[in-house]
Amino acid sequence: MPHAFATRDQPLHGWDLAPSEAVACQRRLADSVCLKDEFTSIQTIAGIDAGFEQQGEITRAAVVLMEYPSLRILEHHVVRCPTRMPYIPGLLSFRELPAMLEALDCLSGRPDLIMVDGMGIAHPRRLGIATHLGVWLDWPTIGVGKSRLCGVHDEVPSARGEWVPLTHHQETIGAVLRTRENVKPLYISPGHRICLESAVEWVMKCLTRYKLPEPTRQADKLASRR
DNA sequence: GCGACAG
DNA sequence: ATCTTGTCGC
Repeated sequence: MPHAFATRDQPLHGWDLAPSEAVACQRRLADSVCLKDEFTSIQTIAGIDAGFEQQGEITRAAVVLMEYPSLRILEHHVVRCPTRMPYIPGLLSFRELPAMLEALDCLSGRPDLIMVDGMGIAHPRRLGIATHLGVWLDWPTIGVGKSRLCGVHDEVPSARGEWVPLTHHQETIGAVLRTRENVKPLYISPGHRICLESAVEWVMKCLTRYKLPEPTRQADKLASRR
């Protein structure tokens, strides 16, 4: 059976970890993050997001595969899995990635780039959900967050496309990007195998008339539909 | 000690 | 994330 990604199995890279173990896992994985562009031509981009059912008992993950630059939807999949962990700020990936990986395995082709709902390196230990996914698959990812987890930033100019750096411990960890006028900005950060400037550039390239770039907007729509 | 805290 | 309707503004 053709899976877009091979599943990996490495020590201390599991999912069912106690909070302190998960934190240790993040510190360890953060060393292998690549913040340089490591991809060639982008012809397909995937958007991925998660939602919940039955008072949180079930995690629903949705993935949308889009053709670039047409932004036409080529495929979309939704999977449901038992929720294995509560939401703990800083440990989101351990709650949502297992279901997202199953959704990604439904894809017949491998996307050239993946946009994830949430943070990339804009995380206390530089391992937000987009980065965790990127390192796990060793594939280019971008974090597209709707609110701030950590870091500080100045006010963002109101024109579409303007952005200011998001910094944490004197380090630039992301961009606060105005994707629509008069609308709350997005928190963009590199996930893996991409630099900040390119991450912002690709988000801008996937923008139409909405606040969210199409890949995550479509995935959002599928993951939170009732 | 107190507050903040992706989805 | 989820519980939830209408309503103000571009």
